[in-house]
Amino acid sequence: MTNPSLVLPEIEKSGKMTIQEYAYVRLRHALMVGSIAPGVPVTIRGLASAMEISPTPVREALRRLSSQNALCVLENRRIVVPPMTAKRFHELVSLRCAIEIHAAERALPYISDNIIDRLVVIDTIMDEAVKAEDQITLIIQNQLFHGHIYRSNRDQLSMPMIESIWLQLGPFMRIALRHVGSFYGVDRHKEIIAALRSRNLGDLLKAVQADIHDGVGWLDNDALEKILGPGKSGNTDEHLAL
Amino acid sequence: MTNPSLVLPEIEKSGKMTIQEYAYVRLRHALMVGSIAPGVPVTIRGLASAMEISPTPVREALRRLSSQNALCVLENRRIVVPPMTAKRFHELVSLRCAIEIHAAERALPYISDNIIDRLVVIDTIMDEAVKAEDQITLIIQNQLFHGHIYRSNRDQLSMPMIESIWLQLGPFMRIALRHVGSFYGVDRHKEIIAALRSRNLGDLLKAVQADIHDGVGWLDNDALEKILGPGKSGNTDEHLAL
DNA sequence: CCTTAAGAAATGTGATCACATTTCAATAAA
DNA sequence: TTTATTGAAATGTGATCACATTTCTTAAGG
Repeated sequence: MTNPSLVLPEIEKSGKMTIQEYAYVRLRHALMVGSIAPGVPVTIRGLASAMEISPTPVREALRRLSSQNALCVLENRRIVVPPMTAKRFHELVSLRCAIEIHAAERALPYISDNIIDRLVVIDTIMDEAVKAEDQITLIIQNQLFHGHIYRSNRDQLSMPMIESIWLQLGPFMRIALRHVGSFYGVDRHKEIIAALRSRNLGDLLKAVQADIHDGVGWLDNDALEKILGPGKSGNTDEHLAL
Repeated sequence: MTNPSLVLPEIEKSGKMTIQEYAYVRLRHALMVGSIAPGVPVTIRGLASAMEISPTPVREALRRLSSQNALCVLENRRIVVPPMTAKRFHELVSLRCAIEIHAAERALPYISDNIIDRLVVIDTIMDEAVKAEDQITLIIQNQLFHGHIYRSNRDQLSMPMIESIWLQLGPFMRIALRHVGSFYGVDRHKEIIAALRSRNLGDLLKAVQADIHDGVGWLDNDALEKILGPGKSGNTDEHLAL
């Protein structure tokens, strides 16, 4: 039978949406908020019956997610959520910094007051989510916050890559959050907003970098090893065990 | 009937390769070397019959390429090679610089003498390709050159993104090359190799940036507008007409 | 108790079919 | 000549089926 432990959060299904896109969006969201843990086997038929659709659109959705490195196709052709390692985690964060700094710099000339107003609204929502300890809202709104900035540059081409990184970080962050109470002790978003208001490039890039770092910075090497390698704690290449 | 103008260069078909992967690799290669021009309609059945396979694996291959932004899914669900614009081109080059500089920096600690030797061999092949005006070999070997450096860091995660950019640049470069005799007047690869030999980070990043810039730098705004907008030359947003 | 072997179940893959929509082309009207 | 219109062809989509491979389970043997 199908895997009963596989829960896919419902999503709004737009009318014009193809079933393949529905499957993609739903799976994507599930990965983004960490509903599917690393190591859990992801089967075509399992997902198909879970979403009550045929295998065909699921296969296409899985190909899309695999191409974004949100899923990993093994040699046996089985598909899994890629296990996290300490090295991979650091590469991910470093790459996220590099690309988002680039995106922020390219977006700054297009930042309007309307956009800043919207960012303030998102930031307020996030403040409330912090109090309510609503981590899923936190993840989603944080991505909206950053995406809203970078997408101001309408010719920007980095968003797909940034989203790919978010997708790779997602499944792990959810688990990491279980080991720590919360995150975002310092609110760097207000610094980002201030830098945008003054149109100060240097401040903006510093704030973005600080925000990304703070979002994962509480995961020092010790914490990482504790989460990643319950067995052999010395090996940072250990796969993430559940 | 199928589109007879659609020529897909043959590729070597490994034994363990699934048909879907074969379709993906072949299409990918065709895009990379510019065999499929922007604006050309890419149909599932057309590709399937061109490659003498069924539509199913073609669909999956197209999803993969769309996810890498090598193809573009229109609202009519039709798939096309994304048209180039001047702005998009500049964003692409800028993004390529940002990511490849990051990748180079992260790769430097892993560069061994063996790797440098291999780079020298590739560079030699490229020198010969320049003389022979073999542009396809030039494109392929240039990618091998850069990829060999970045992949030295075995935990690196930026290659898929770099390849995505190459894939987006590919179809356009082929057309641009028709308007210019050749490229690579100055050989920045030797500067890259020298920087790698001395393990000098600053020199390496400068050389990489210069190489990327030189690879497209001869396309100044005038040349771009000439290629992109044969009609309204003033509008840099014009789509690339064939 | 552990290992091994065989049968059963599950899985990925690719082809084919049906259906709705879109695109194209030929014809008719202005 | 140009513009509508109408029927045919083409196209994307999703479901289903068959087949080969893999994985899991069960039972026998040590």
